[in-house]
Amino acid sequence: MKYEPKNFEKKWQEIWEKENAFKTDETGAKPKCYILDMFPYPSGVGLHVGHFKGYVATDILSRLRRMQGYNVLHPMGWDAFGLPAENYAIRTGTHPEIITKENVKNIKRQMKDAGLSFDWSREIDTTDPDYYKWTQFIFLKMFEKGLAYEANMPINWCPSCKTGLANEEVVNGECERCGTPVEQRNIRQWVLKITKYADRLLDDLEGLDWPEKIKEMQKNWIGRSEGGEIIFKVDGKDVKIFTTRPDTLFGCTYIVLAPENKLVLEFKDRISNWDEVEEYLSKTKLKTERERISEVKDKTGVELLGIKAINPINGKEIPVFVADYVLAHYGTGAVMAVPAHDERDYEFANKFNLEIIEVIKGGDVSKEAYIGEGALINSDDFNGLSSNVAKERIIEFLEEKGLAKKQINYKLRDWIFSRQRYWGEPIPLIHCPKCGIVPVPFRELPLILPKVESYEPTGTGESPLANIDEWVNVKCPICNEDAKRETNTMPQWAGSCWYYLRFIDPKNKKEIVNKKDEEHFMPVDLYVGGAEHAVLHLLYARFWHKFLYDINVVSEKEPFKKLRNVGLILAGDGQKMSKSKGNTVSSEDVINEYGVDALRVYEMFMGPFFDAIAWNTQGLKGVYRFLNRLWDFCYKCKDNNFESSKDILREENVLIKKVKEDLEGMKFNTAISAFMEFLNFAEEKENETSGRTIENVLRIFYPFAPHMTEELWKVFQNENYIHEENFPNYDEALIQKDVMELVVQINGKVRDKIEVSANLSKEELEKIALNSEKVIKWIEGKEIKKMIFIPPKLISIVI
RNA sequence: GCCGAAGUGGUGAAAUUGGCAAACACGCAGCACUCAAAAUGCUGUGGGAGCAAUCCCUUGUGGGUUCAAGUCCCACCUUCGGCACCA
Repeated sequence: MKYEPKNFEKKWQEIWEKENAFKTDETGAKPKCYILDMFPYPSGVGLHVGHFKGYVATDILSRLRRMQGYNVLHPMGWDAFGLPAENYAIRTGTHPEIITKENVKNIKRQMKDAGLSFDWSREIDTTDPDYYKWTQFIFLKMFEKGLAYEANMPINWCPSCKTGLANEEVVNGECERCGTPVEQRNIRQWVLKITKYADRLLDDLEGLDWPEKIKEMQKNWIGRSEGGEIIFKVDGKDVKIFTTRPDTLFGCTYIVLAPENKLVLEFKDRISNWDEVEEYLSKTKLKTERERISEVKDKTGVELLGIKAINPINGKEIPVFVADYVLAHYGTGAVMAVPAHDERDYEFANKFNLEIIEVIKGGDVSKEAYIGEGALINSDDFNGLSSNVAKERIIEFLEEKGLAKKQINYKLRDWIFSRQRYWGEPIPLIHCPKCGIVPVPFRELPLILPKVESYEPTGTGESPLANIDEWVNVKCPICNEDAKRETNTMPQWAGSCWYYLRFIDPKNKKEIVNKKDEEHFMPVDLYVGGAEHAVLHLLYARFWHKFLYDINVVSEKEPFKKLRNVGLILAGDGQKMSKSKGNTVSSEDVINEYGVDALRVYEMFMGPFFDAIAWNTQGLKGVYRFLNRLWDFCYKCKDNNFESSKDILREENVLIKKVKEDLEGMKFNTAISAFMEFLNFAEEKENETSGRTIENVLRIFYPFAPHMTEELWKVFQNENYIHEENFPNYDEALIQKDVMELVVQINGKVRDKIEVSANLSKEELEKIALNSEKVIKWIEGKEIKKMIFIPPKLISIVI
């Protein structure tokens, strides 16, 4: 029989489905294993070969764990709210729900064609009212606990998407989705207090088995800095500043307020050059985030003439500036400037001819700012102290006078949570003129997203929902007077913040997730997806999870115990695969020509799982050749009704060990090369290879190539299915060789390799080494200084 | 600028964590099969010297530690990711 994957791959997919082969047990007798993929947005263009890499990896591990006796939870669903479907709706007038349903159907078929072993009975869709009922529920719980608040503040606004954005969605001053430069706008927003969780989000990273890179990115994003808040008196008013370097306070020669800082207006009457100041303020207002970033090197600002600040440490009068290099949204929106020890202040001071006082020894402040730490100088009583000590002492000293306190600041800002768009979860709140903001009662959830005439964003700060009078106008649930619904919707990220919980108990009508099952299945044992969500989804989901922990819905502090990032499959030209570039490789084409198993094995063999590697059809053909050879070899040996030779038995056990270990480390590429090595070795020993050896090889190859191995298993006339088999164990004793190669090095260079029996003692081996002709040639007439024996098989001679 | 990861054949890469560098595969060359091609199989394939056995060189660059370095240490170069006026 020839290897013809077309003849049986579909068949096996149908059998698995019929047999419910991958259904997760409801009972908890077996140990659990939760293996999760980041669920996709059901895009209209479907999946290409690149999308499968992560899914194949988790599929392999899920199949492995099932063989190892685990109750595996391996589900799939759809993160289906989002802009593409909405933009399509705007263009065509088709409701996003319709196009989303079609896309889901298509991608689900593609996944099934790829033989992925999901438990489809747990499929979820974030746009399903039965699902988003609970997204709304969690939001209301947050509202109840004061974690969701309404704010009128300047936020990032995308003029093209016509919606506000979260900080995390702005990349280099541009909208993450469409690349349009982001503007600042004052818009009424719903905001989630993620900052309240900053410390826990930071501290709990410690115990996670995640890529260091991702943890580092989250740490940087949260950006905790410890320092102090110090009060400068200005014209009788307190100006608070935040600094991480209180030790440099004696070097502070001016202070700077951010243009947006409200204090500037409070000083208006005392400022003699108000016209100039006002002009500067309006100029900065017009600048985009982008322009401000690009002007980093050229500092601008205006002194507020007529007022002075008092440096609290020495009572000195110093000038006050307003300058846009100080950010309104970080700290207090005001800084103390120490030009001698801060690059930005140094630059600014030079431009405006301000005093530079060195207070930390260690650099040459006539040339550049010295930002390192060191001993204090020019600092009165604090002279000679080290920065570290002085930081504490100076704050303590001022604290007694009520002029300072210790303070911790974060770069992380609260999460702008409302979107002025249509295709998202409606925020279940009601604005009542009498009662204020009133939550929609829980029993009325889900608050269904109504049909609209036009999906076009309004640009007014309200979503298209605002145009539906009969939906917007409601009675207040408390006083029953006329009230209006909140018309903003939730952002794309809302549904994915807790979906991993719903897979555990997807049909529960009464609660988010059944507590007992949650305790059984959580946390996620392995979470696989792209690195692009490092600070978006992964930070948001951790935040929600911690909240759910606080309200006793979940029992673990962290949702994802182990995270691994799948490396991209690039197009043959080394570029990212994308429909618009026309360089995608269709999985359908590959499956038609070479079969699913070849696609799976090739994607795992390409290179390290975590690396980005370019697609190469020749490589795929190589894998296909290998599958053919393995297939033929299995046929040849299947009826060999004898014990395998010692050599074969050894290689068989070496293979089992290697594959098991490599799978644990997700080193799929070397696991597959081990199969190839085994076949290269065994092919010549066809009549030494027993049918029993072949069965074991099939068992361990099953997770990689499930269709082919199921088929061969049946050919062997086994009564059961291979997916019901156990993963075989190896016997360490059988791995030992009785002959081995002794390597002899002289002065670090390999000079001879000698076949020796494996059970010789150190002394015997040394004797053999010294008697070797080649070795004698090198050591003749030389003095042997040292002989080092490295078990089991290396001797190093120093002459 | 700061943080992080990485530099190994023509290509994707491997190397039990300090112990035979280049496993496995792709590609290429030669041969076999074929009228021919494809497919398949066999042989060879880091560089240099030699008929040969054999020897020398080689993991971005330069230095160091060690009997032994792709792996550890120091300096530098390059590439890719992330952050970026965060006080």
